[in-house]
Amino acid sequence: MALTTDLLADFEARGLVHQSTDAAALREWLGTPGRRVYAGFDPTADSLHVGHLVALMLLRRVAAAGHEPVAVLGGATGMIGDPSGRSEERNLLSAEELAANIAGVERQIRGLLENTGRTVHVVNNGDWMRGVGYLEFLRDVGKHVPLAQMLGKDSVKSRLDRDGGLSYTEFSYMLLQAWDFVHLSDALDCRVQIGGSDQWGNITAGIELGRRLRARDLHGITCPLLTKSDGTKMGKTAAGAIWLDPRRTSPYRFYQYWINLDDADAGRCIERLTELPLDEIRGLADLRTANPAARDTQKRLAEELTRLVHGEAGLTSARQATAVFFGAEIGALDDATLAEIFADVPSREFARTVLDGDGLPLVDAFEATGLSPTKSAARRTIEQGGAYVNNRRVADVTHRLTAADVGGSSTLVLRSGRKSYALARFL
RNA sequence: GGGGAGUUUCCCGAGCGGUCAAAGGGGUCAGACUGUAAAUCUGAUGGCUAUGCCUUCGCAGGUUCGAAUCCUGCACUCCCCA
Repeated sequence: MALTTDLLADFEARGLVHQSTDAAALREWLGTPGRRVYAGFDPTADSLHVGHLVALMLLRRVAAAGHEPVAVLGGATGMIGDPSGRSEERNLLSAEELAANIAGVERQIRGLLENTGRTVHVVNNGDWMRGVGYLEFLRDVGKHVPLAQMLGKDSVKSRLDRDGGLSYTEFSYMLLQAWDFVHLSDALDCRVQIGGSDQWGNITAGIELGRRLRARDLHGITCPLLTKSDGTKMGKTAAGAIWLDPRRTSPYRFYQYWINLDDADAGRCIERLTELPLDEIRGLADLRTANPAARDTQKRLAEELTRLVHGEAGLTSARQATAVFFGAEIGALDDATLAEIFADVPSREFARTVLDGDGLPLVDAFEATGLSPTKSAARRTIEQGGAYVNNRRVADVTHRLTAADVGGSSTLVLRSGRKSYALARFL
C-alpha cells in the first residue's frame, strides 16, 4: 500500500511536533508504508480521559498515513507510576484495580483505532516484563544506563529539588519504558515512539538504550501538551475530568465541554484533535474572526470528537440534550429519551396519586427534588421568574402540578434558572 | 500570673433597650444583557401550614411591659505586661 501522507509533515502542519529526533532519519524510516509507531498508555483509571485524546489521535494519524499504530498498555509500568509531569509520589494500584483498568482502557483504545482500516497492535508491557527477574533486569538493562543520564532528566531533577523527592521505584520507571521501546523494536520492528512533551525524557532513554544494546536507530516525536489559555489542564473542569467512558461523563457533557472552549483553545484543538482537512480548519478560523458569535469551530469540534468517541448515537443524544437544555420543547420526548438526556440530572420519584385532586404544589416539588433548599427559596425562585416546568416558565407561586402538566409520559422536567435541572417521576 | 479587647445571620462586618430577621460588603440564587464566555446592571438571600406565626446575635441565667443591645456566671479567641 502506498503512503497516503507524509506523517511528519502532517504532524508539523497541525502543530503536533514539540521535539523530535533527527527529522531526516525519521522521515526516511517513515518513507516505507506499514511502519509501526507506538504510544504508551498507563492504566491509572478504568477509562481514558480527554487528556489522552492527543496520543490516540496521533496513532490514528499514524494509521491514516499508511502505517500501523501500536498502543502499549502499561500493565507493568502502571504498577510503578510515571513520575514525569507529577509533583508528588503516586499511590500504587492494587493488582485487581490494575487488571480492571487495563480491560477498560484496552476496550477504548481498540474502539478508537480499529476502525481505521489498518492493522492495530494493542500490547501490554506486563506480558513481557512479568517473567523478568530483578537481577536479570539489572544485568541486562540497568547496566547499560548511565546514572548521570538518568539524573539529568527533567522529570527526575524537578522532583529531586522538591521536599517530597521521589522514591527509587518511581526513579526506575524510566528504565521500564526504555526497555519497552527496545523490546518493541525487537518484537515488532517498531522504531518510533510518540507521546506528550513530558515523555521526552522517557523516550530518549529508550533511544539511548536501543543504541547501546542493539546498535539500532530508534526515533521519537513528542507533541506539545494541550493546555487551555487560562493555564488549566485540558479536560479538567471544576467537576472533575472529562472521561471517554459514557458512564463517567455523559455524551452530553462531553459534547458541551468542547462547545464551551474559548476561541483560541477551540482553534488549537480542532487542528490537533480532529481529522478535518487543514483547509476546512482554515475556513473555520476565518469564520471565527468574521463572526465569533456563531461558534462554528466549537460546534464542529464538538461534533467530530463526540462522534468519534461516542458514535453517531452518542452525538444524536448529545445534540438532543443540548437543544433541550437550551429551551427546546420537551413535550414531544418520551420517557426513555428523557432518561437518556437527563442521565446526569438528579431525579425524585413520587406516587402518581399526588397529582390527583388539587395536585402537588410546585413549591413542594422544587424542594423535594432538591432544586431549592427550602420552600421559601422555591417561592423566591418562582416569584422571580426562574422556575420552569418542561421548559415553560411558571410564575405563579401557588401553581400545583396535576395530571394535566404531566400529560402522557410519567416524567416532568423541573428547572431552576438557566441550568439547574431535576426530574420528577410519577409512578 | 496581671491587665485589656472580643464572640452577630454562609463569610467579613455594623448594630442606638423598642421602628431588628438585624446596615454595608463578599458569596450564593434568580432576572436582564450576552457568543452556552467574561464583564455589567436589577432583584432576592432564617424557616413555615404566611398580611401572621416560629427560631436566630458564644452558652446559661437575670433585670425589664420589651434585650443582639443592660447585669451575673461559664466557655472560647485575640492583644499587652510579667
